[in-house]
Amino acid sequence: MSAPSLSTRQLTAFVTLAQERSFTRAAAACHLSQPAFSALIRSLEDSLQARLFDRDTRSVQLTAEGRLFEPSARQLLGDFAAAVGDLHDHVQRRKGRVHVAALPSLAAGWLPAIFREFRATWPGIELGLSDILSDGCIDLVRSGKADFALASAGTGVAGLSTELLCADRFWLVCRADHPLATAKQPSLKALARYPLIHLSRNSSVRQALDAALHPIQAHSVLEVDQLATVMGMVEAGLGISIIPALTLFHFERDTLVRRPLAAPGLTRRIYVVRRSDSSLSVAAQTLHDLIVQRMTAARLQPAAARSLA
Amino acid sequence: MSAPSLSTRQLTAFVTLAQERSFTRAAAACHLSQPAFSALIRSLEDSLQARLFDRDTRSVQLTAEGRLFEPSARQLLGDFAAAVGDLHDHVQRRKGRVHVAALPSLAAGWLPAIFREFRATWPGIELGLSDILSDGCIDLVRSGKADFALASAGTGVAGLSTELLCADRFWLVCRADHPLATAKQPSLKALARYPLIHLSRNSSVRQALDAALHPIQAHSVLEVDQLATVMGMVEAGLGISIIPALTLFHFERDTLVRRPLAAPGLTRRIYVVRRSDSSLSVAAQTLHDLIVQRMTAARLQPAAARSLA
DNA sequence: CACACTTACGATATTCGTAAGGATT
DNA sequence: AATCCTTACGAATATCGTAAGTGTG
Repeated sequence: MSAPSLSTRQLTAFVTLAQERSFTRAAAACHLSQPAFSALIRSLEDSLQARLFDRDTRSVQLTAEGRLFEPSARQLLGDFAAAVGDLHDHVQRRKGRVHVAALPSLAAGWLPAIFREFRATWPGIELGLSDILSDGCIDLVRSGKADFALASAGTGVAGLSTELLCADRFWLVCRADHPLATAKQPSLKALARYPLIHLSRNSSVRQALDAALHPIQAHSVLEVDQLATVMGMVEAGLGISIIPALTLFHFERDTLVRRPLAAPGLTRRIYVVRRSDSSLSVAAQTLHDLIVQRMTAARLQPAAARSLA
Repeated sequence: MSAPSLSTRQLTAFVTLAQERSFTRAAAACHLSQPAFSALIRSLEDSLQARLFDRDTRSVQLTAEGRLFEPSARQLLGDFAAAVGDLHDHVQRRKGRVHVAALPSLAAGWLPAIFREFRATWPGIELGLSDILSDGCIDLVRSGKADFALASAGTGVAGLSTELLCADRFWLVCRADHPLATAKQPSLKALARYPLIHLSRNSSVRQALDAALHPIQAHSVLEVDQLATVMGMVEAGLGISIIPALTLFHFERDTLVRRPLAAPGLTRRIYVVRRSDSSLSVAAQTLHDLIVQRMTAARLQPAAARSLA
């Protein structure tokens, strides 16, 4: 009743012998001595409890049972090769799928170049990106829909592990004709006097900013949801804004200036968040490593240089 | 590129571990010590060149690659079991098909009881019977459409082997009111004076009879194709006939008498004919053996007793 | 007697189970 | 400390290749 132990070697030997109709030739084709090959066929027949070949000294022929089994054996070997081949394709990153969840501020400005590079290197890997707020990112990772997330929160959630990706410094953005435009590194105190355009409170950028500014009372004039809107408002002269370096690309216009703030602790921390109970797939690990590597490389250069590149 | 050697033991170990998520429990389920089981999983991972499990001391989880491979592994094991099970069904005669070619004179009278017995013992085996003349029987065997034949010819045909099944003695049949009806064992000479109903010359019965009678010139009155017609003609009083013992059932009527001929060499020989290059399937061999066995048993009794049974 | 498969046999590899090791809770 | 997987290692098993055996045309 219990399934006998069979190996692909036995099946390969079987179909080779069925095709060659000669132990000597089939043994050579399998890189075995003829007696060893003979024993291999015998072991298969013993396992199956069925005589598969009529071997006369003069001819080797499949028995009726052997003829019955041959198509199955070929099919099984083919399925085997397909399954193993598919696995190899994934391990060698010719196939696969990676889904990343990332804050919108990262998804628009910083990730595209990474994705382009990844896609050029591994064209067979499908990419997915959920550009949503931090809580949504965490949920996607926890539920397994995303391989990992680039988000601000995530520390202390059971089953997830976090790794600091970068501390994203805050920058001032204002109109080129604004009084602050002349300061190379404006101080926080200097900013406090001017109307500030905020992102809404459920944004991770805003949360990080509030936490960083904490003792200081900002002069808030407007809250919006999208960084692109912040840019429009600033350009229209409604106020200034404070935004992380990685979102500066929204503000790269001649009418605006961007200045790193003098307070070095004024950062939002971005983490790589992933499930702690399961390793990343080969493809996901590759993308993860690329993200970390490119981020590390970027930090070695002045942030301004990158944002203006 | 070359396919790695995998065994069903490895696949079974894999799916067991994937299900149990514990080396200790999975090893027990596979009747192996835990270290041996661990080595088995390792050997599979080495063969596939892919890590299939994340094993922490506290938890065992499939990797992304393992999750990819699991359905394939289950499918492969299922296909394996199905193929082996099907083979076993055939070897153990729960499934199969046997096709016999047999002379019409055997197919109608002697074979039905054999087939009934075979079918009662092996209800899963499909039976096929071609009740045709000897040449057609030989062709079916040579082409592989029939497993073996019960026929008169077949000796000396390349690629076929023949085995004598029986020497079928010729009997006289005549009306009960015929002069010959009183003789217990009429001689050939006595018969020669009466009109004889013949089968047509392409019948093996006729050929055997002609060969056996050779020096004697029979007094032929009529040739027909079917033994049933011979019976009708004899019963109608057109003549007598000489037919093999195994066809006597056609003539079992009160109006007729049947007498064994005094010439013991007057027989038609019936052979089992089969391909010499290939053994019989298990099912065909079983039917073959049954046929030989029942024929041998029948020969130990008086032929008359059988024909009248 | 030549050819092809099987058997015999010593050598090498693999696989096993027991026991010790290491890491985590 | 307890649990679970891995490593270590000697023993049992399996498999290999060479060489001799066997049977058939």
